[in-house]
Amino acid sequence: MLDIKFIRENKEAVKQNIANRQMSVDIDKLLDLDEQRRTLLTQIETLRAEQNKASEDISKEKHTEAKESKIKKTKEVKEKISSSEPLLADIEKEYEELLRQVPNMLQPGVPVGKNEAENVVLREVGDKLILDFKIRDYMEIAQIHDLIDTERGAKVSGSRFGYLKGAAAILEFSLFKFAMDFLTREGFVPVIPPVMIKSSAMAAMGYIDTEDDRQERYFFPEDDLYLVGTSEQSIGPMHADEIIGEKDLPCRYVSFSTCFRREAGSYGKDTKGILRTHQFDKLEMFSFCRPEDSVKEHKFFVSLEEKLMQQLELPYRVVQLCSADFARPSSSTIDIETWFPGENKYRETHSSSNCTDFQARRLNIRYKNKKTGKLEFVHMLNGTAFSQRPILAILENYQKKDGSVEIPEVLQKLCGFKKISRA
RNA sequence: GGUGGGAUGCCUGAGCGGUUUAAAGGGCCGGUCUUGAAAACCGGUGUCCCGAUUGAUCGGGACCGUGAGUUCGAAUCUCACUCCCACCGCCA
Repeated sequence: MLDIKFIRENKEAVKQNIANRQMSVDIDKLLDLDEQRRTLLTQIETLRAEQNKASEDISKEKHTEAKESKIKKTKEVKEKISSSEPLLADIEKEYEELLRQVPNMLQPGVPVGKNEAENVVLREVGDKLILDFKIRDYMEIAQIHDLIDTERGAKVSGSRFGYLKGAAAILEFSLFKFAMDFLTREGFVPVIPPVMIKSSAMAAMGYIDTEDDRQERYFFPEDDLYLVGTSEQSIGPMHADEIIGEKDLPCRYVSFSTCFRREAGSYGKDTKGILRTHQFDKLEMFSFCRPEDSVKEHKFFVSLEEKLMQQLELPYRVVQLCSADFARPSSSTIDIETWFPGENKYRETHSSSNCTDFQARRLNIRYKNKKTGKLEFVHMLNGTAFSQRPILAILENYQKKDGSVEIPEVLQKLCGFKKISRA
């Protein structure tokens, strides 16, 4: 959520920002509602001041008759207040609904574009394998070693579910353990969070503000609980309504969770395999930091992601997403796409966003600025350490002519084997 | 799931219709004293919203778990909900 004062003072910039993000929110209407709201609020508060004074006066009045007449008069003021209140409530409801839909301001330097085709590749790192045999995709390799079972996944749970088995299951634990250790050394606090969160928490994180948002989430109405799409949604609200000490910033977490997504808008996309499923595991980095540090922190996150990728020796490229291609809470998002030789394509495996104070404002997470002595909202960032997708990338990039798969060196010890080959 | 108790400021804790601008103690910050520290003493100690001057200011409103209600007036009374604690039941 943006600060309404900011919107009032930067009307044109906010409008341009919405246009750049290929969204539509009626800012003129929002400001009109804001105006109405403030006028009415002032009226009601003036009446309430009058009422408070009158009540005090009544408490001092000794004569019964005089008291009665004063009470009668005060009743009239009360009526006036209670007739205006529902109107204010209506205006506020509409106002808030609209305000919530305004996306975060873009960070300077974010390329303006109409769709993902206008994303900007910042750099490519690592050598793509040159293989002298017919390259298999990860599903073909999985079939050889019985690593992924989507047929039974469909039987038990429906489409876009799968079983990760055997060496692939071991590989997942090893991958996460490897990244967890690496990030713990960097000062991240390891967390295993709840994967079900209250609707208030989900709303504050900015992921159910529009109908499209809500369609993407799994929701249990009887319990008023949402399944998280990423543990970011569970870690952010952890410090809601708290004041974090400036000395404790940046406050960094590395969090493991299963993620649940309905994939509502992706019918027909990646239907084969488990690149896009309703349920997957992910290790996520999260940071609460001082506003002046968030740009630096964002770069730090990307640098950590790259270090992890380089240790796995997977070829990848770093992509700065253009204005139209990332979520409302983010001010800038940088993805890492890993090379999948079986598809002859880069595929998104990591995503890192600087959400500035957009989520902190609604979650009410602040810190005391020593210099100004004032309470200010923290900035919040999230980024992928690893998800399950890199496992698939390992299968494709480390495949051998005979169909076996070498294990990246850094994972060999953790896995307990160096190669996946036919038993 | 059942029964009982509870939720008040940074913390402990009093208040159970109008001298509450929320007692008292502790903590914290500032000051006096001191070579320095401690002790003692004095003063201060929230957040959010609206408006005016827009400087560190002033006026008004809201906030005692959350939401409704009763009343001229609610921390205080009524109802619902949430959470916490204890015991019982069940359980990885």
